[in-house]
Amino acid sequence: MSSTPHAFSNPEGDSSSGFLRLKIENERVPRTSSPSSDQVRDSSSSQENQSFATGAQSDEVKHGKKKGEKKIRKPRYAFQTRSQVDILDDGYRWRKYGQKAVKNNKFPRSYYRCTHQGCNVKKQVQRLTKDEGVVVTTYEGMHNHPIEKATDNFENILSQMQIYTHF
DNA sequence: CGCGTTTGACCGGCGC
DNA sequence: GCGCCGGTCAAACGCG
Repeated sequence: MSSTPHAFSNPEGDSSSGFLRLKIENERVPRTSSPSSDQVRDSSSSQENQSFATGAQSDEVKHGKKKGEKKIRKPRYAFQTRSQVDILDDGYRWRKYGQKAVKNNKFPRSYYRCTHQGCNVKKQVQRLTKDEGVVVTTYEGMHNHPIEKATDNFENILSQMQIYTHF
């Protein structure tokens, strides 16, 4: 990769004025947390557990559906961040298109999609049951357009981190 | 008014 | 063949 696949940053090098800074806007308020049997194993847990997982998962996506296609794999980036809000503003505009409960998790998973035309980037946000402070954001696909927000986006950070999926 | 969120229904696949 | 499951769509609503 390296030629075109710019995961999050623009090779154009236009937006390079942002630094570390997650935008914490409004608090999303607790959802209906009904105390049920939610005991996950969740071993890592905790606090400084800030890690990112780069998985070039396949895309065959779902279980082997495509016939001729075999090289198109959809890059998937998972980020685990400690945040009090689910909404991490990365500079793009997202439209929520669904919300589903996750097994073994008290909190639902939110599905977002980039509102750009031609930009089919999807995003998933999930919060851990035990540690509500941990939010897992999964990005799928790449943007074909510049970031709307010229402010800080942690995408720059991401680019700095060299989060490239090694297929 | 435009647009993003919300929520239930629907869908394709897999497992049993 | 049916049920479960994760994911997506779509109509309605609310908000700016």
